[in-house]
Amino acid sequence: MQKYKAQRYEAQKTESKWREIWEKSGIYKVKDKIKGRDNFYHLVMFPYPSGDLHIGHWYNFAPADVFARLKRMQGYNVLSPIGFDAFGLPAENAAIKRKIHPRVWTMKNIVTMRRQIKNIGNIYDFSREVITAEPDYYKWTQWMFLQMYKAGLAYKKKAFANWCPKDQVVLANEQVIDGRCWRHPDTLVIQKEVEQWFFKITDYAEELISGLEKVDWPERTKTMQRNWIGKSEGTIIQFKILNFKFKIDVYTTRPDTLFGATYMVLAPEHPLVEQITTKQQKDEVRHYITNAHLKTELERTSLEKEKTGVWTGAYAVNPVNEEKIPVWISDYVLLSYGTGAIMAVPAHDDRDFEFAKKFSLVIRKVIDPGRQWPEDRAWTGGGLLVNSGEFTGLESADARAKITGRLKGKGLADFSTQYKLRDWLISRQRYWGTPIPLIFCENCKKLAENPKSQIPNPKSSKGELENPGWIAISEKDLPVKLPSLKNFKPVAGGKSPLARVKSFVNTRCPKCRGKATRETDTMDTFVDSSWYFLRYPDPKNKKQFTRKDRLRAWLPVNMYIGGVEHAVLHLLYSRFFTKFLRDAGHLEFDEPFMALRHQGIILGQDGQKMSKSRGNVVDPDNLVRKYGADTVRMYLCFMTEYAQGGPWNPTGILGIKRFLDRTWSKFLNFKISKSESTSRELERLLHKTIKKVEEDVRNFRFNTAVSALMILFNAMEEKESVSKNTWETFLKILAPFTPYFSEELWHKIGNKKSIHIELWPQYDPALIQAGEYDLVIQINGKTRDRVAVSRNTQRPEIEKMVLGREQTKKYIGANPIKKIIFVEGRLINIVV
RNA sequence: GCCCAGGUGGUGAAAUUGGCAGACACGUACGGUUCAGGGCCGUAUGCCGCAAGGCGUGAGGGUUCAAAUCCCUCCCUGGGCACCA
Repeated sequence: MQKYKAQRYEAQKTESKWREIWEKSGIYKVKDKIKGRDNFYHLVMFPYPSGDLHIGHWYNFAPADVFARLKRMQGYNVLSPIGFDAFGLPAENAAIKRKIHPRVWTMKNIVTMRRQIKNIGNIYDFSREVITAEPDYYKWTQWMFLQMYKAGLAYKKKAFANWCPKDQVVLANEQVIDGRCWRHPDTLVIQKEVEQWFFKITDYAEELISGLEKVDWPERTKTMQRNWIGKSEGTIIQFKILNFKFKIDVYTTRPDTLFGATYMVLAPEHPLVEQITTKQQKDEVRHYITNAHLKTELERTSLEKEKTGVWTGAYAVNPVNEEKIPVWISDYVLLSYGTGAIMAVPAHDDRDFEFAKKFSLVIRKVIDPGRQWPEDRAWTGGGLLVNSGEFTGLESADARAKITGRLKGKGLADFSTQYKLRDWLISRQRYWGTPIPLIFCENCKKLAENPKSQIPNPKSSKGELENPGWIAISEKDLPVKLPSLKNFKPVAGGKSPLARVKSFVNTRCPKCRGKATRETDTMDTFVDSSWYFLRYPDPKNKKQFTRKDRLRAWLPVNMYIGGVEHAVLHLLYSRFFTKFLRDAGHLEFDEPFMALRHQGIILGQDGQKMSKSRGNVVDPDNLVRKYGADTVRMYLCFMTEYAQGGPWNPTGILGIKRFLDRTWSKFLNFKISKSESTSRELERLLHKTIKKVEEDVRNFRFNTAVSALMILFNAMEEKESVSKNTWETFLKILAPFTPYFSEELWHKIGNKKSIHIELWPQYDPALIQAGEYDLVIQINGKTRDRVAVSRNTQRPEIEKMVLGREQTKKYIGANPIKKIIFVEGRLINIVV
């Protein structure tokens, strides 16, 4: 090997120099259209401005930028924007704790994080930055709300919320610690009904499932979304209630087990519970319901899973055999799913079985699994029907259709599709969020509810009055600005801090000019982030959320990259928004993100999730100061497979630092060979590496791409001299990983323009194919030898040559050859 | 409990998807250096064995000429969901 003087690359100086030059020259400014280039919208999930950038942000942003840069070099016009998801609870908490205004706290954090993000050296076009907490932005969030409202997709209803009885305020899940209020550890949190705004995402349940077919997303993410939406096909069956005129509907996916229904269970909140409960059972039932509401969701689940319930005293009649069965209530039945009532078949459902055993209810087998099954467990699979009257002997699947069909004929049942998905609760009783642009007018409500009224009021599809008394604020009066406040504590009675603002609460009705109040709730921050990707193409537009031609130029997003923790909520809400906006005529596509990739989660060195309270947060600034951004970027690519993540392991970073130092030293001491030809063997490796890096980055295999670059450099280092052309190609394929370093060497070798406007080098497939390969020789599947073989040697020739080899003969010995397996380009296996 | 990932050297990890297990790095050892060093360069490095050789991808079994990869049973780790009829 050629010896040369080792020299250290000085990252700090180089990086700040190029940062400045790039910013001045605006090489990362994106035009909406460039002739001869296709647009590519590359998006990373925008961060919440929590204070400092941590290593997890870097892990998201840096390898994603390698992908974006490679696309750019391949001739695409790449839009890679960044912004801040700036509303949310932590700002309010910080405000209360440190007495800074949430806006001041948030904007301070944004300034810090923007500077840190710039250090990474990504191709972000900062001129397109969006901040969801700015009136310029939330004006359009409010506009979106109004579109939903006008389309009948926003409505108000009561919903249970965590409630601190001491402060009389609604609590977020994270403010409930072990079932107690975070500020009053002696106070148990209860569930209380509060008026809330909802979006009817359930209207789109079916399309949210079918649309998944169209997108290139990880299969596990699609599965999670499907499970979340939870479509199931079953039957709704009516059960008569003894001594009452009405019937109660139950939903079941197993009508084939109807003969085994030995009791019925209602959710404690079921509206008919009150009516059917007998006098003797009244106290017990009331007690049970009160208790259920004292428990938070957390408590209910953290307690042991023993079933609880009480009998209402009433009986229902099984429509298929007129059998009288008792009606119970229990919190294992949920009001929000199906009909809020079930027929219980203890022999063939695990939960019903447990419940029946505890309360000594009848367990009757009606399905024969056709194999041995322990007595102490429910058989939940299919089989042949037994004890089922005329249906006995049928196969489960067949019986489902036949039993439903029979009851349907009598008007007692019907097929039904149900979803687990619930409507999206979007109102928050909080200050730091987008105000909901509505006014409530008591006078207009009375008019709307008066049947003689002349004013036509919107009705829902079920014929109910829609949001009577709620008036949408005119679009030209948007934004409804978030007033400045000093006190951010929620107002007792469950109201948002905005209820303290006089001008907000005392206003005029735009319709009747009478006294009215503004809605004081703000929106869930998931609303802000459900459409932000539509704003980047035209972030300063004052007339529209984005111009149509810019939407056409960029959307839908070609590649979306972010954490798997958003696999359901954010990604589902964004898809819902997109579909809604398409139906409202504002968009021409129906899926927002055509491709999606997740980065893994970087854990602390202790293997735990990074958090300030654990004290295991890795600060990237220290690393950047020590090694430079390029080293950190490349190390994050190299450390592990991108989607995998894992504990932070800093030990390997030296390997990357050495790689860059060695490249630097070799370069400064290099000889450019006069003749343009590098050795053929190096030339081949170079082309192989171009191909490998290209493919690996496309598949988000950044770690093996880096390794390929190292292998190439190790080979270059062996040479006395390397041609200028080879050096330049090497720098180009290195450039997406180490933008500063590559730029510096690119200029040192004599180029005047930036390496980052260069095109990706083309590899020569013929060159890669050519030459020899190592043929593996196996005897009985064990590798015994290998030999270099030319690519175009045919099988008979190879067999003859292999069998003639001493090494082969030795292992075969006197045994007769049974079989020879030959895999072209790979191995030969001789079976004896 | 259910669902989804995953388990490979001292460490992070590779393995063209059934075809050379451990690429590329880190660490370690020894040697070199125009050597303060946690610098740089070289050699070695899965385990057992002086060697020939044997054994090795969480454990056990199976399919195959050939298994980290496919199938069955079990164990462990991480993530998600919380009784969805």
